[in-house]
Amino acid sequence: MHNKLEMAQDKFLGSIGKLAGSFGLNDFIAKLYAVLYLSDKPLSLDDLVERLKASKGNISLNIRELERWGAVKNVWVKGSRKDFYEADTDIKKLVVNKLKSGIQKRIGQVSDMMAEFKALINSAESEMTEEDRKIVKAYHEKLKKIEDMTALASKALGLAEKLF
Amino acid sequence: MHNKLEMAQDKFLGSIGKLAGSFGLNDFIAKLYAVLYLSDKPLSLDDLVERLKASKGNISLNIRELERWGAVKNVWVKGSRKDFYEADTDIKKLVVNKLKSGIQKRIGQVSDMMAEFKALINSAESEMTEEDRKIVKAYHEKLKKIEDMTALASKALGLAEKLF
DNA sequence: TCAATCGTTTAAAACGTTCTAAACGATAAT
DNA sequence: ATTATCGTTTAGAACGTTTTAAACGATTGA
Repeated sequence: MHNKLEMAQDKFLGSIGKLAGSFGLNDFIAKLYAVLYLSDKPLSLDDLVERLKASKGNISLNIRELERWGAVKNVWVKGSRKDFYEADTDIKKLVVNKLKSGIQKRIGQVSDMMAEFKALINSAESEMTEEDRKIVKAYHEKLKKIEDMTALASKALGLAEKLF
Repeated sequence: MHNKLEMAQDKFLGSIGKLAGSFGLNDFIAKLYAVLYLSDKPLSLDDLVERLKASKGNISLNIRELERWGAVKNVWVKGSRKDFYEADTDIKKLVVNKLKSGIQKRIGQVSDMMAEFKALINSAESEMTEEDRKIVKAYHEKLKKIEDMTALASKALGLAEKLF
C-alpha cells in the first residue's frame, strides 16, 4: 500500500481506538476490525501482525472475539492454507445489534438488582424498628424512580429499533 | 442503620458498581452516588469513609467529580463545620444528560475523524498509482456508510430527547 | 518420517487506572 | 497562639486488563 495511505490509515486507526476505548471496549479490537473493514481483500493473521505490529496471539484472540460478534468471518483463499479474514461491512447492523443486546442486558441487570434489593429489605421487616420502616419506605419510592427510567429506556429502545 | 438493611444496601452497591463498570465508568463513583441517593439525610466525608470503607482522598476526589456532573451538591448542616453532601434525586435527568452529552461528543469525534482521514487520503492523490486511486475510491464508499450511521444516530437522539 | 507452517494457549511482563496513606494548608475552636 | 478538625493533594502501592513471547499441538508438504 502507498505510504501516505498507510499513514492516513494509522491516524484513523488511532482515533478509532480512542473512540472505542471511550465506549469501554478494547482499543485494539476496534483497530483490528477497522483494518479489515477498510481492506479491499481478506487478510491473514500474518498480514495483520505486519499491519498492526502486534503479536500473533493477541490478534488471534481478538479475531475470534470479532467472529463471535459476527463482525468478521473466516474466508478461504485459493492456494493458501492460511486463514483469511474479512469484515462484515454492514456496520449499521453490527453496531445496532451490539448496542441493542448491550442495553437489554443492562436493563435486565437493573431489574434483577432491584428485585434482590427489595427482597432483602422486605425480609428484614420483622426485626425492624419504626425508624427502619420509614427508611425502607423511602427506599421503595426511590427505587420506583429507577424502575420508571428503565421502563422508559425499554420504550426508547423499541422506537429506535423501528428507526434503524 | 439496621444491620440487615446495611447488608442489603451493600449487595445493591455491588451490583450498581458492576453495572457502572460495564458502562465504562468507575465502579466506586457509582457506589458513592448510590449511597447518597439512598440516604435519607446528607452525609459527610467521614460518614462516607465509614460507610464505604474507602480513603478520604478517594471519596473527596470522586465527590468533586459528582459535583461536576451536577449529581451531588454540598449542603450546609447546622452546627457542623463539615461539608455534607446530598444526591440530586432526579436520576432521569442525570442519566439522560450524561448519555446525551456523551453521544454528542462521540458523534463529533467521528465527524472529525472522518474529515481528517479524507483530507489525508485526498492530499496524497498526486503521488498515487492507479491502484491506489481505486483503494481510495473504495474508502470513500465505506466512510459514507459510517457517516450515514452517525446521521441516523443524531436523528435517534433527537427523537429520544422528545420522549424523555 | 521429518521438517515446516499454521493458529492457539499460557505464563509472565507491561501498562494504565484506581486507591491509599501521609503530608499539607486552611479554617475554626480553645 | 496553639491545637484540633477539616478537605485536598500527591507519590507510590495495588489492582485488573491487555499484550507479548514462547511453547505447543495440529496439519501439510517434502
